[in-house]
Amino acid sequence: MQKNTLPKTYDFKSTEERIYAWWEQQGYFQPSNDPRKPGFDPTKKPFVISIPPPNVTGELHLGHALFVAMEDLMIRYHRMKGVPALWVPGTDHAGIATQLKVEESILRTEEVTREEMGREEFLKRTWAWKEKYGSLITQQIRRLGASCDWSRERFTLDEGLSVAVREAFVRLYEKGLIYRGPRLINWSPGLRTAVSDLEVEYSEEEGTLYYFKYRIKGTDEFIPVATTRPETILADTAVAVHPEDERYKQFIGATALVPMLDREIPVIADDYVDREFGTGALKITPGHDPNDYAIGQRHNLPVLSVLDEAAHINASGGAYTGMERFAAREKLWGDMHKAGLTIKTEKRMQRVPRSQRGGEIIEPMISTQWFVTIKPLADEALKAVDDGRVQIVPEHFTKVYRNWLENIQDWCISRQLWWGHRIPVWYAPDGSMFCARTEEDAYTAARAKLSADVTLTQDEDVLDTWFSSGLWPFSTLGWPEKTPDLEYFYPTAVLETGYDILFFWVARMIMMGIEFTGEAPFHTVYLHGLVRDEQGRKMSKTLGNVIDPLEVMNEFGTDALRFTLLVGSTPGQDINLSLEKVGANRNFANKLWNATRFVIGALSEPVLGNGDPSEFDEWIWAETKQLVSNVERLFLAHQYGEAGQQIYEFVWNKFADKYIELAKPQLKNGQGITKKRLTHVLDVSLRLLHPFVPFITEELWTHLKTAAIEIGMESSDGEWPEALIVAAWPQSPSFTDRDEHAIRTFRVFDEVNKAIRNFRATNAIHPEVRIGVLQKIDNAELRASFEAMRGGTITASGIAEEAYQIEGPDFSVEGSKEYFPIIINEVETYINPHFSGTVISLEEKKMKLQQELTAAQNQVTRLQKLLASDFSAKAPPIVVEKEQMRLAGFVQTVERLEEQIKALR
RNA sequence: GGGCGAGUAGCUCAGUUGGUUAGAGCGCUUCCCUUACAAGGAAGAUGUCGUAGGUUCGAGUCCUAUCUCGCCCA
Repeated sequence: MQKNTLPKTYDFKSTEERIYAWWEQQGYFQPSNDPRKPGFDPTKKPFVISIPPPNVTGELHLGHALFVAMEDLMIRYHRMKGVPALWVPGTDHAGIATQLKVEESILRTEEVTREEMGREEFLKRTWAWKEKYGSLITQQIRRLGASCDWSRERFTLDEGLSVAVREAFVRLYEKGLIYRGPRLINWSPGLRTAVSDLEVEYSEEEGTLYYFKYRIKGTDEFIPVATTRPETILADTAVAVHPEDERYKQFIGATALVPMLDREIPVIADDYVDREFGTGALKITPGHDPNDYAIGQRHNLPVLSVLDEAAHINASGGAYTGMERFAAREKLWGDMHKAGLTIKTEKRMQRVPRSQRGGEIIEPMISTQWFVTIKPLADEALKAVDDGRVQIVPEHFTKVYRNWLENIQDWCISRQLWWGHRIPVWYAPDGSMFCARTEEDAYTAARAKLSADVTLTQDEDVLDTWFSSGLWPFSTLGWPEKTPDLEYFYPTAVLETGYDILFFWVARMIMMGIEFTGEAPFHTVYLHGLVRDEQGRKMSKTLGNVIDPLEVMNEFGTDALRFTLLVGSTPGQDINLSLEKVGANRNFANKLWNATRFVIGALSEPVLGNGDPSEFDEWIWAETKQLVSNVERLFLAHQYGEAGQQIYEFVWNKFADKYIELAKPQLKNGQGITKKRLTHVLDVSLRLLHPFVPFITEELWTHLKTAAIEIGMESSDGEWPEALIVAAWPQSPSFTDRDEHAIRTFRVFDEVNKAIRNFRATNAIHPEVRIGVLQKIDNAELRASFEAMRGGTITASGIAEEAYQIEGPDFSVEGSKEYFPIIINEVETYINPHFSGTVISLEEKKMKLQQELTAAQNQVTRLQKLLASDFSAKAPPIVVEKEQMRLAGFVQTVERLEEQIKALR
């Protein structure tokens, strides 16, 4: 036997990089139908995904690994189906994150703050930083096998996308959907910028509830009030009580005195006040609390702000001016205590707003910011999902999406940062405002309106990073210009991302897509879950349970990681990742490797005769067909995990464990048909697996192709294209009666042999011992099948060839009493103790047979009862038929077992 | 307070138009380094599918209630 050329184990280290470079260099990542290339056909419908852009200075984590695996799977599947597939890659400038990194770096190395350095120089440094580290993440994404079209890579701050951002801003502004003004927003004192509602997380923490007295002017009386933030007392503009609260009713309309400041404020009535909470009376601070802000609006209360940008007490804070917020709290409370204004304090759980980045406590503050009037956009985005233009997978997230959009607040889009898209608005000295696409346009407008020598200054703020991300599906394709790419590839097909950014990003893309292009930016939103550790805990540096995908890939290979992330996970459900699982999938890769190694070995020998396909050849092909249709069905339903599981099960249990073993004796006779089946089934398996595990399948397929071509063997579909990545996806074939029959026959074969092996194992027969077997099969057709499967039975059950005998109804087993019988439906198998070397005692034999009889009888009873019930009348005929056949099988078993037991007497 | 998800083998999880004996990986027991693979093969044990009702010929799957855990929103 000529040895095959493959090494014994799959060495992914030497394979992955080489294959990736080859794919990319061959241009496979570019769409097969491309407006940039000759022969372009605009009528072919493409499949397009825009990558969720990772932070340009970020590093690869498992979240990236998951989305890359998912999206690459979808792209590769469509590419193999012959659909022009485009996956647009790119990165996001990540305003705060990047700016912070650079700030830290210059502070550490040069001991200068960004303010000392100045805006211009700082931005230069940030660009330099981006150039240095910006490609790291995309390199890491390449390692995952991502088949993105890198020739179309974009960055949110590049020139084209910046044009898009300004265009979007100006259009919204001109439509009256963008406004600027003082509003209560979430302020990050550490970063000194506004942050969006979504960037604030609320944590349950123990805090203190402070009870104190609000004196009523001109009396000795007071209203007791409780607060969690005493320092905001300085900005109170009212005390509110419930209109029907008997305790405080008489104070409504009176004047209260702000502690320590003696500022006069009204006592008002509002039924928002919860009489059960605290003292039942509420201090109202419209400048520092969203609920109070709303009450303030209702009652026309003045809005006082007592904190500055750093959350220090400002000039309105009397004696406390200049103090840091928490120091002021302590000092004020101390002073109030001395003044006899305090009542008590108590510990209490409360919701503390913390910055998603850094975790500092966020202050609601009044600040002049830019906002998008979101309602009209949100309404359109809701409609798009309601009427099915956009479908969310899994479906239940539709509710979450609705709920958020129905209760949406105007979006604060300005950030007091330097790294980002600067707001395209210029101010003249007289305060007039010019919103324009370029500075020149702004000047033109200003000169026309004011004077020729006007000097403009641009707004200092930049836009929220999500503003530019919201344009991503079309800005990356060239919008606002009507580029050929935009015309052909937009709208995109699927947006695949984690459910945690459904609001941040997905909803905003839909809103902006409809607003600016008139079309929803994609027809399907596929949401995946979060990757957690094996106990289901969120991965975090403090817990120390972070798994680095790069390390996993180094240890187990990219394919093992991808397969683990893709299989066994369900849409929208979190994934608990363990290294054991990755290891198991590495083993699968190795199984695939060795199965291929076997097939290639078989192909290296000369083909001796073709002949008809054996029962096993028929069976494996029937199974293959079934697998292909199942996978197709599951893919269409976005059940990628289940599809992967089925392929895994097929490859390992059916192809490798069963068919290959059965093919071995057939190959001894040089069966050409068996070689063909081995080749075709493996070919189909590799194609189906390719979107999951692209590297090993490409590598193996190339070897298979080479070996096959050498002996003139064609592929499963007659073609051996230049690479698996561009090979055709297996066609869903029709399933015939012959296939059905092959599968049924094999099931009997398998059960019989399993029972024989079970006998061997329970009787401790050494694997090398060949046993003697006699089979009596009354049914002529089945007997013929077993005759045909003779070689398989011998292999599967370890039978001595000369001691294997198949008989028909005329044969009497009377003389073979000492044999051990195994009854499976119509097949009676007798094991010859002389060959097995084991003699089973009569008693033992009786006991075992009796046990089996009881089990079979139970089944008969159960099925008879079932079939006698309404089941027969109401269940679909095919289901009833199945049960009837089962019953018939058990009846046969019972009859034969009874005969056996009788014969033993 | 509103909404969503989860609860299935010792552990981590699949199980999508309801089909009648519930699966996988890991772990466990016994045997085997058999000529593709010990990262392997063969055989095996393990489940009141959270609980209680209901619909149905039939429920892990649908409905109602309930418990526990998690997440999102206010």
